[in-house]
Amino acid sequence: MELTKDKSRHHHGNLHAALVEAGIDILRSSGLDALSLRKCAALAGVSHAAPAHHFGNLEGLKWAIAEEAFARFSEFMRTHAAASDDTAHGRLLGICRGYLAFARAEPALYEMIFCLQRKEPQSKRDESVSYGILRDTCAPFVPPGTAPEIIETQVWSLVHGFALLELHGRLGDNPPPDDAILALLRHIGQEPA
Amino acid sequence: MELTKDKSRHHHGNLHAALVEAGIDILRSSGLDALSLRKCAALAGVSHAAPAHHFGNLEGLKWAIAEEAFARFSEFMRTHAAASDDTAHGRLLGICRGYLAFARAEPALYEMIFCLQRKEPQSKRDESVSYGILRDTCAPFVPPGTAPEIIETQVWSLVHGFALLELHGRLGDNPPPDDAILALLRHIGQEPA
DNA sequence: ATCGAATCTTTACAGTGTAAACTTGACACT
DNA sequence: AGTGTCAAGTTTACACTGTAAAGATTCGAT
Repeated sequence: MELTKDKSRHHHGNLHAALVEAGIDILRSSGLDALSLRKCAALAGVSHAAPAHHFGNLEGLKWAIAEEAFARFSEFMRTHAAASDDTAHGRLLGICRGYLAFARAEPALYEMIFCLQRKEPQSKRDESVSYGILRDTCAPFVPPGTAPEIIETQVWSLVHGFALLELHGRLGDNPPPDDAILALLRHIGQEPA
Repeated sequence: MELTKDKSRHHHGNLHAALVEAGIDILRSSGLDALSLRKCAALAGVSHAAPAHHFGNLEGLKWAIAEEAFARFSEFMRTHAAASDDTAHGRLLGICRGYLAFARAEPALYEMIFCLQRKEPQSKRDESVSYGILRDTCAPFVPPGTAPEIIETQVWSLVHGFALLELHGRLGDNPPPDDAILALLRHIGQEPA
C-alpha cells in the first residue's frame, strides 16, 4: 500500500488508511504517549493539518486506529481459541490466552483501544466482532435465569485487569503464569444467582 | 492549610504539599487529561517552573500525587471492610467493594494511580499499605502449596478490570451490580494447584 | 467546460514540558 | 556583624502539541 504521498500530487488518494497505518507504526515503535497528529501526518508525507479533515481531532484518529486494532485483536483471539481444546472450557481459555497474548504482543495498541474513553457511553453494549466472540464463548456457562452480561463481564474483567496490571508493572518481575490466573474460571457460572 | 502563596514572600514554605493538593483539585474537577505542571503551579500561586525543583518533571508530580491518593484509597478499602461481615469472605468482599467505591468516587485519582507506568519495574511486588491489605485479606484463601501471589492477583485483576471497564464506558449504561461480579470469588482458592 | 465540493496547505495562536541562567532568601559559621 | 553556600522561585527561551481559519488545488458530477 502506498503510505507516503507522491509529493507531486496534491491529493493523497488514500490518506485515511495511510494515517491509520502511520499511527500504528508510531504506537508500536514509541508507545501511546508518542502518538500525535503531527507525527502521523509527517509519516504519511502530508501537512500537519491534513488529518483534521479526515478525523476531526486527535480522538477521532485514535478511534480510527482502534477500529483497525480491534480487527487484529479479534483475529488473535480466534486463532488462540482454535489452538485450544475443542470444548467449551477449552475455547474459553483459548480466547483468554489470545486476549493476554495480544496485550503483550501489542501493548500500545492494546492500551489504545481499551483506555479510550467513550464520550457518549453507548446505552447498549459493544456490538463489535470481538465482543461477539466473548459472548459466544461465554454462552455455555450462563446458568438459566442469569443475565449473560454477568458471566461475560466476569471473564472480561479478570483478563482485562490482569493484562493491565502486568502491562503497568504492578505485578513485579515475574507475574503468575496466565493459566494460574485463569484457573479462577474453572467455576464460572456455578454460583447461585 | 495555606495553598496559595503569600506573594510578598519569595519562599513558599510548603510548596510540595500545595502542589499535590492543587493537582488533586484539578484531577477532581477536570480529569486526568487536564492535569499539567503549569496549572498546578498557577493554582499554588507560584511560577510555572517552580514544580521542577520539587518533582523534577510531570511524572514526578504524578507519583507524588499518587502517594497521597494511595493513602485515601487504603482508607476507603479499610472502612468498607469494616462495614462487612466479620468473616474471611466478608472482609474479602468488603475490600473489593471499597476498591470499586473508590474508583467511582474518585475516577481521576483512581486512573492516575493505576495507569501510571512504573519505569523500572521493581523486581519485588508493591510493599505499599494498600497491597498489604490485599495480601492479608487474601491469606485465608491461599491453599497450602500455592503461591499467595496467585490468589492476590486473581482478586486484584477481577476488581481492577471491572472498575476500569466501567470507568471507560465499556459496560454500557447499566453494568452488572458489583456483587454479581464478585460472586466469582465465592470459589477462590478452591482450584487444584 | 464549469461549478461545487472534497482535499490538502499555509498561517496563526494558545497551551504544554523542560532546560538554563538568574534572583532571592535562609542558615550556618567565623 | 559579615560572609559564603545552598535551596527555592523566577524569568526567559525553545520545541512540540492540538486546533482553528483561510487559501490553494484537484476531483467529479452536471
